[in-house]
Amino acid sequence: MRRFCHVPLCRRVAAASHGGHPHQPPLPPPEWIEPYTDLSDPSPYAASSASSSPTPSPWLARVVSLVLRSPPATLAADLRAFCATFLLRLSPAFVAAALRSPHLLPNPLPSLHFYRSLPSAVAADLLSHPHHLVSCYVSLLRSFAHSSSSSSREAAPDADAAAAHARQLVAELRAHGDTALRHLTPSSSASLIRSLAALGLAEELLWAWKAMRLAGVEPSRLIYNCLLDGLVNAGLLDTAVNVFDAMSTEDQVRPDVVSYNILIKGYCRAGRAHDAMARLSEMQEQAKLTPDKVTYLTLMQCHYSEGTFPVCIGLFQEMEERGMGNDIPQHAYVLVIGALCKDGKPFEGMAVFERMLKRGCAANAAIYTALIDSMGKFGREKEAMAFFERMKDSGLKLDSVTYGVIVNCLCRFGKLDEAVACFRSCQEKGIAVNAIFYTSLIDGFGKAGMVDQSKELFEEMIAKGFVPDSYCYNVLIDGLAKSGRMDDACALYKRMEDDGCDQTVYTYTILIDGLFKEHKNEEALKFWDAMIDKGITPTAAAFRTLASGLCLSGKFSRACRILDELAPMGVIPETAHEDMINVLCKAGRFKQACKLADGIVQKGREIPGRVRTMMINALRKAGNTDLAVKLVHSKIGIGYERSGSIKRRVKFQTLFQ
DNA sequence: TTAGGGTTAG
Repeated sequence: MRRFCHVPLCRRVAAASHGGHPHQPPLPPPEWIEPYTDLSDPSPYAASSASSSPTPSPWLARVVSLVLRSPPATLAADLRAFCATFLLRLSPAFVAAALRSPHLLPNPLPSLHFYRSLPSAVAADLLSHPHHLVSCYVSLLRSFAHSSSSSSREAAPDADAAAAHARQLVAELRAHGDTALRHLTPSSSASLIRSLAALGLAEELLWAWKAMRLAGVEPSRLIYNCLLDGLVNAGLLDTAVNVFDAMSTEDQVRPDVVSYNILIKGYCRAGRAHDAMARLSEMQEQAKLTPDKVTYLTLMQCHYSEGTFPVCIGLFQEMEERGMGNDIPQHAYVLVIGALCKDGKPFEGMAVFERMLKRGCAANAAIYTALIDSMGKFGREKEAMAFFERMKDSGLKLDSVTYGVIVNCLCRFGKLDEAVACFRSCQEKGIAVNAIFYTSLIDGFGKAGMVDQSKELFEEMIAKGFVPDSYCYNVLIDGLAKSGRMDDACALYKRMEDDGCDQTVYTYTILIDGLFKEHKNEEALKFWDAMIDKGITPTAAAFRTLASGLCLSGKFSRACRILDELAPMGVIPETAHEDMINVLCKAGRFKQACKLADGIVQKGREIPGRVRTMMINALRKAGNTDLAVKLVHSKIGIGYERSGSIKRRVKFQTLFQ
């Protein structure tokens, strides 16, 4: 028969302090200690309600504190000594309760050491009490999951180490077999699945799901959602969709807003923004659920990262229209203002900013920085600097990103002395400058034609240990090219290669532009070919540069040939045809532009109506209103003429007849 | 239980 330890803590502590006395009578055998004081507490003043949680034994706190205090190397010995001193034996329920304690939860490694350091007798007792054994493992896994999800603590293992420990624990738990796992309860299965989901252990997660079903636990919607989240976080989107579909067939666990939010997150992470948006409609129209701030924030973040700013902005407007105004999280403002700024609408961004303040939501450095940057790009020097002053007044901390934007703005406004002064003062103030600061300055001096200063800054940057990236090389190459120093520019192109920095479509565009301006057409074409050979996809701007250079030097058909070569490679810059027509019109070569337009239509590369609109716009842009008007009032491009019995489309070249 | 910043080039 087990004997439980009911001796009050104070008396046992007093007894222990006299241990070792030569005349002390022989000690009684150790007594089991249980985690909670007996329900038949003799004190009439103890919490009496049957539903209240049991009073923890004072030993619980002492053991937990010992676990947290002892170094791993001595924990086993310290535990033995502790039990010997107080004549205690830890019961399986006690061990399980200690591991469940809120003090051990944030400390997975001490918890694990505790479990590993249990005296062999205690470990053996646990084996014969599978309910407590399972509870120990569930608590340990919860602790590792907690440490990997909460912000990094010094004592906590990193995410990989936590996952490795967790994998080992699951392996041990599995080794105990199905008999032990039958003791999984609804709450312990929920905890297990949540932990494994948070740790991103997909295989273990699916095993736990099966173990739970084996134990006869009916999954709740919460458990389903945890499983969904774990699958999505592990990148198993297809499996998650299957689970989601399975939920949809059961009334009890029909997907709720959280289920939809998790699935939407999955699509967003897989780069399937379109499917994510389809689920947004589905949840409203079929499931009759109302999207919440998490739904909107997930989708806004997705579209912001993908650069589909108008959709991001539209989602925000939907939030406002739904009257969620007072519950819009700050991060939604960061995203919508950022999107408006990047979409070239800084003043609309400003309006949202004021609305945000009115609603009582505070601004942060990201919002100010995005607005300042956008005002600068829009050439609104006064507004940008006034907003910077406002940011300073707001008391927000100015960090290197904000200063990076300020230096960039000053460079853009041609205030190079002020830009350098700001940059140097950052260095003095201990604000970490980086390659971006240098890139802005190099660009600023290059654009001002002071390319020697650019080169000096470039060398200073390297001397300070910053590695120039392609952005940085490109602005310097651009500066050199704009100053007509093509030899230096080409030398830097070589240096990029030697330094292991990849040339980009920008690098080639800058060089091609510079070489055409120097009338070195063949060299420019060589760079174009080198770019194609490297597998770099030309952008619309790159092709425009090439076409412009060729057309202006009278090599109109060469440009057309290159455009035709791009087609079989599957690369046709979207606006290539438009760009070519524009370039030719701008150069006054309207007849050639019309010939090209006919060729494009004949080859079925464009819709005739669209080409016609392009021509009209290009003529207007080039200042040739007469021809534009003539084209508007003609059937050219879209109409047909009879030539005998055959109907023929009216050609663009008839404009000149 | 679900979401979470801003800066550099033709």
